[in-house]
Amino acid sequence: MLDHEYTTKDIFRKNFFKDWRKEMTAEEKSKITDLTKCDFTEMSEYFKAQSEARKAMTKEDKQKIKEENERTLQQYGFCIMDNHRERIANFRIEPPGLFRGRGDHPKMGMLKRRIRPEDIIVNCSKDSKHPEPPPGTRWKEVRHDNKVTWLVSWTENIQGSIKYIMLNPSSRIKGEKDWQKYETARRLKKCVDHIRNQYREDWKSKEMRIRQRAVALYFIDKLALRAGNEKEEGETADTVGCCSLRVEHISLYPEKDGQEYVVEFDFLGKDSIRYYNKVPVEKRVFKNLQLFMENKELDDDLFDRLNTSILNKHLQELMDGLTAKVFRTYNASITLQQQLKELTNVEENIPAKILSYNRANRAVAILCNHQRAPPKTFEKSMQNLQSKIDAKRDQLADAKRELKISLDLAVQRVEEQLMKLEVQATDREENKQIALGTSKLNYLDPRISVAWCKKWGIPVEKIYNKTQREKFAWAIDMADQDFEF
DNA sequence: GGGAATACTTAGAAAGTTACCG
DNA sequence: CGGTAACTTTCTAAGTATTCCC
Repeated sequence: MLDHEYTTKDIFRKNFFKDWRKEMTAEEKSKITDLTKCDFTEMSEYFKAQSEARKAMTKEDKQKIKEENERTLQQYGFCIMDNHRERIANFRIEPPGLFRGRGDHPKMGMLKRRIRPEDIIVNCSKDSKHPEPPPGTRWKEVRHDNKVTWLVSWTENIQGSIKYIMLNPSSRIKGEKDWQKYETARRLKKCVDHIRNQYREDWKSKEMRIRQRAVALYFIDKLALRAGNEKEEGETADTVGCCSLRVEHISLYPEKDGQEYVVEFDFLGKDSIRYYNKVPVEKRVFKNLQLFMENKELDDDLFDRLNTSILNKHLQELMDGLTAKVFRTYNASITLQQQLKELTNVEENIPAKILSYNRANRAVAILCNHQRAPPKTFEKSMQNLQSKIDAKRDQLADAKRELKISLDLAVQRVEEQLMKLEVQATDREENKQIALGTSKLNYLDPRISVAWCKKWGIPVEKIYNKTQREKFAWAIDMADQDFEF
């Protein structure tokens, strides 16, 4: 990890050294007392050399390794569930290493210990054959619980939480659950107006807890914020969601940039991704927020009478199966559908339509705040693309000059190529810091995309790659071009 | 009602593979 | 055909939500 930024961080070094010392012999312990005096370059060089050697392998050797991997996959990567052979998602045990938390994680650098057969619980049906533990060892337990979906579990030593081996998204059990998730979101569509009216009423409630609940729900609905469970202090990075927002995370402006009642959000959410947004809100919301913030310190909870369990109990009463996260699914999917309707232009060719699709997808990613670090090579690759475009322009000009006699197919072809490149450039620029994958995989009802493809004669392969088609097989089967979310 | 345990979904980074261009 | 950029897969952390127990 020597080349990684992690190793420059104090907490990382401190945690690592502390755990390392626990593993040392008495002799080592007395000798190795200062991390700054430790030189790991020899080890580092060794691993770099290994990686170089791997790259330099002959085609044949690479092929052999590929075949070996395939055999491993066939042997360990599948199980039989309800008489179907299903792909397992993560069938390899997590190797030992140094814990890499996201953001300012207090435990980064701690030693993640090796998992042994004695740590492993196997879950399977009574009459089934399951993998035997390595010779001379035994599993912690073999149980037969058919109320859960996991095949294997163990307890991890950093947070003390349980890790699971489960099935691949292409499996029946995951697919059905996914479908169900979108059906719940579609039921929300039918009653969302009523729920919105309800929380608007509740902004006026005499009870503080109800006002807080109603304002929080408004944020979850309007801004697609996450619920915001409480977290144990000092165990994880300091991040928040809606219910766990603190006074320090918002600023109120009665007037800003020509707009009234502006709320400025600035906090770290899941994975320590920053959420920054300035939104005009309704006057009642604004006044309520002022009230919630009265006589509070910066690090006090904004919604001190509310948590996710109270909120979800309330939601459950409004609609069967309704929880805070359903709003994210609902708003993401409905946004995609609306955007596709708005942006798709009948006249345009397939690449242009796909650009429209990506833009609709992007609108959702922005709503859900799905960000990525700009690719390290972004500027350079943008420049390269630009020079390609310039070259193509020249080529087109030449072609037109030379062939002005007739409307030539060659000219048309070059024009198309140029247009394709320009579309590509726009798409890439707009996508610099936006991650589309998460919303595509987890928030957008795939039937919307499938219907859109069928309607405009666009091959589904242009939208979903092989893995995604496997995950969304149920939707590809199910949706016709008239599907409405 | 509250905290801990449990099971599941969602998330971005990194590694690995493929496609494309000169 | 080799280098690189784009795309895909893997990895596992970090959330949400429910259940269990007192």
